[in-house]
Formats: sequence, structure tokens, C-alpha cells
Amino acid sequence: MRILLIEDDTVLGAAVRDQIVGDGHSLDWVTRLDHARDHLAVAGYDLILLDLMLPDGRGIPFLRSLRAAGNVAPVIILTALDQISDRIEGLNAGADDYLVKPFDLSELSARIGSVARRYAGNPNPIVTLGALEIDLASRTIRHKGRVVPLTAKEWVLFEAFVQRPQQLWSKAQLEERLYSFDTEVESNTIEVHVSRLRKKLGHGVIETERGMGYRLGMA
Amino acid sequence: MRILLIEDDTVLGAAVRDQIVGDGHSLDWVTRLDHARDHLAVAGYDLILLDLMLPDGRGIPFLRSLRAAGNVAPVIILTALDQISDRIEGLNAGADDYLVKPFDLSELSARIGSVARRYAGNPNPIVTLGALEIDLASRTIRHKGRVVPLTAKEWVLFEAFVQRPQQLWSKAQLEERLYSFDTEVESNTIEVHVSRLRKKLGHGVIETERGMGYRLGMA
DNA sequence: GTGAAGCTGACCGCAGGCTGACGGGGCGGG
DNA sequence: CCCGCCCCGTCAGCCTGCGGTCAGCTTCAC
Repeated sequence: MRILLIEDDTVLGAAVRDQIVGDGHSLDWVTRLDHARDHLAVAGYDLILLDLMLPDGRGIPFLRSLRAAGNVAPVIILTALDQISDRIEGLNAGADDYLVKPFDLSELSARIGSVARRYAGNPNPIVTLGALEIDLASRTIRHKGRVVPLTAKEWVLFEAFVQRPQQLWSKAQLEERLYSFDTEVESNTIEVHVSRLRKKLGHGVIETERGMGYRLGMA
Repeated sequence: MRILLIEDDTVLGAAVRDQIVGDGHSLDWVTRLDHARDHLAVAGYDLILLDLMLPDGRGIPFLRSLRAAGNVAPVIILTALDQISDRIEGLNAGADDYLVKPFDLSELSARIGSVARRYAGNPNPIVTLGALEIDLASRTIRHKGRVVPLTAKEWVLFEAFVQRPQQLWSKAQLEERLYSFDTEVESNTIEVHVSRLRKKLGHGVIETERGMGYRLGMA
């Protein structure tokens, strides 16, 4: 699979590169939008990984112009946590998926695989979890058929559990995921969000491991 | 193999880097703990080389917090000869091995190789121990397929035995591991926890060495 | 047999977790 | 520009079961 990475953070970029190449894909890596345009003009890509903040412009308009120009390659957005509105805008602009920094590299591989599969003709993968149906791609969730609306933070939280089903998540890990680690939070935010999630999705979905963290219930 | 080197001595660091890269591994080198945290947030490593005296903090608490956050990557401590107590504390805090400075570079290669062999590549290493399957990463333990829930303290204790299978752990060492230095405990807490563990996991898993301590049974 | 070391059932104190309530602030609509 | 809505961070009070303590028993060395 030919992949174009547009990312100006050299540390993250190198990590992503190593992972992707390790997965056996071929990768081109650029740090600026105009370089990305050059590459796209001469080569076809099966997947584009797009950071939203580049030195010569923002990713959203770029993506929009790409789609306007008829490019249909799947796009995965790489975004920091505090850019939630951008993320949603990005999906509306035609992105296929997004990854919240910092993300696990194995997660990246999984998303790439899922995008590849989706483009191979398979329909959106829907995870079933008891009475819940979760569509990660369209970010909707059904409880016995009825759509349950989740707020942004709730979704980020819940997504973690669905993505790594048997992982035990410590509060610290979840906090790190919810808050780009310059913003500091005290008090029991995670507990509150978990409580709110349980209220919406039913108890038993997220289980407490006292003194250690949370994990998905049932199986 | 992806390796993170945390070492502020530039001479030693460069030597280590050359050796590791020469061995065909990929290396990230940082000189401060906060940089290490940044790297760990975005990338997964197969091995961490940790100096104990960094400009922005000491390595032991860093290691402790790493383990508390659920990171299970193997850690080799690099330490000067006069820090013997730190060394022991480090092993109790969850390090896998240590090297005393100045060390031979070939020795470093050997240790890395042994760690690599031990971790054999799988992202979620599952240790099998008789009828027990232990997944350190997700903190789950199965007894003939059935999940056995452990409490926080029980897990910390058991983890010690699994991480260093043939080590003899004295009660003092285990206490040190369970209680972060400030909290003091009298009475036979360790014995009680071992008892509770045996009840859950079956007798014969942890053996008593009278007057010395405990160690893993069977093989 | 004697003493020391280790084991384990029982007992609660309290840390850790849950949740209802409140309020600040951001956003959209009028 | 104001009003109202909703998201979410904070707090307080309640509740649960973890785990430290103890006592009485068993095991082991000599």
C-alpha cells in the first residue's frame, strides 16, 4: 500500500514512518502542504495521513481542496486532543478516520488495516457488544437499535475501551488521552465521565478494577 | 528492536548509541526525563535504558510512575558503582536488569540480546505458568481459561514474581515494592497477601523459603 | 518438646469510587 | 447583544470492599 504522511513533528513522524514501513507499506513523508501537493500531482496514494497544523497552512482547507479536485483517496487525520472541533470539521470535509495524539502505534496499524479493508469493499465494521452496536467509522452507537448520542469527551473515552477491548485503562492513561498533557485537571473527572457513560450505555459495560482502573465488561 | 536511551552523559551516551545502532537496533536518545515522557507518549519501545541520575529528576520515581501507568517494556538500569542501594531499589521498582558503569559495550549487547529473547517480539506477551496464563500488559490472569480477578496490591505482588521468575524475594523487598517508602507498615501484611494470592491462584504457585522469603514454584 | 516462623480466618477503618448537584463558559439562535 | 442550552469540571456526601491488623493455629528446625 502506498501511503503519504503529512506531518511536521519529526519525532512523531519518524515513529509513524518506522511503524508503517515495518508493516510492509511504502511511505512518502513530507512536512509541508505544498510538498504534499507536489507528491500528489505525480503519484497516486492509497492512503493519506494528515496532520492538521502544518507550517504553511492548516489541514482542513487542504483536505477540502483535495476532495474538490476529485481525489478520493482515504484520509486519516492526526490531531491533538484540543482540536476536537477541527476533528469534526475534518470528518465533514471528507476525512475517513482520525487518530488522537498521542496515539499508540499499533492503533495506527489497526486503523490503516481497517481503512484498507473498507476500501477493499467491505462495509463499515460494526462492533457488537451486548446490546450495543458501535460503528467506529461513523462514530455512532446504538443501544438496542436506539441511537445514543455521546458528547465529545464521552466518545474519546469510550473509544479507548472499544479499540483495545481487554486492556485495563488506568485513570492516568485515560486522563492522558482526554487532556493534551499541558492542560492539567484535578478532581475526579474520569470517574464522572465514566459515570455518565454508564448512565447512557447501561451499567456493566465499563467495569471498575478498584485501585487499578477500568476495563470493558462482558465479552 | 526499538530502544529508548535515557542518559545525560554525552560521552557514554554516544558510545552506547554507536554500539546499539551497530547491533542493528533503532535508537532514540534523550537526556531528560520529561523528553523521555514525550517519546513514550507517542512511540512504543521494546526496551528502555535508564540512567538513575538525570538533570531533571531521579530515575527510580520515573520508573515507578512508568510501571504505575501500565508500561511493561523491559527496563535496564545504568548506574554508577556507588549507587548500590538505588540499584536494588530500582530492581524492586520494576527494572529487569542493571549495568554498572563503567561497563563493557559487549556486555550491553549481551544484556539487550537476552532481554530481546525473553520478550520474543509479541506485543502482548502472555506468560504461561502451569495452569496459569498471565497477560502483564492488560493485567489479566487466567486459571485454566477462567479469569481470576486480582486486587491492586495482589497484582503488584504477583507481578514481581512473574517478572523475575527465579528470584528469591525477601519480605523486606516485597514490602519495599508494595509501599512507596513514606508509608510504613508493621505486622505480617506480606504473609497475608501471599496467603490471599495462593487462595486465588492455587497453592504451589508461590513457595516459601523459610527464613529467606518467597519465590515462584513449578516451572 | 520448645520456640520461632509462617499461615489464615475474622474484623472493621477508611481510601477509593460513585453520583447528584451546581455553576462557569462556550456556542448558537433570535 | 442578550438569552438559553448544553458540555464538562468541581465538589460533597454516601457507600463499598480493600487491605492492615490481630489472634490463634500449623509447620519446621533442632
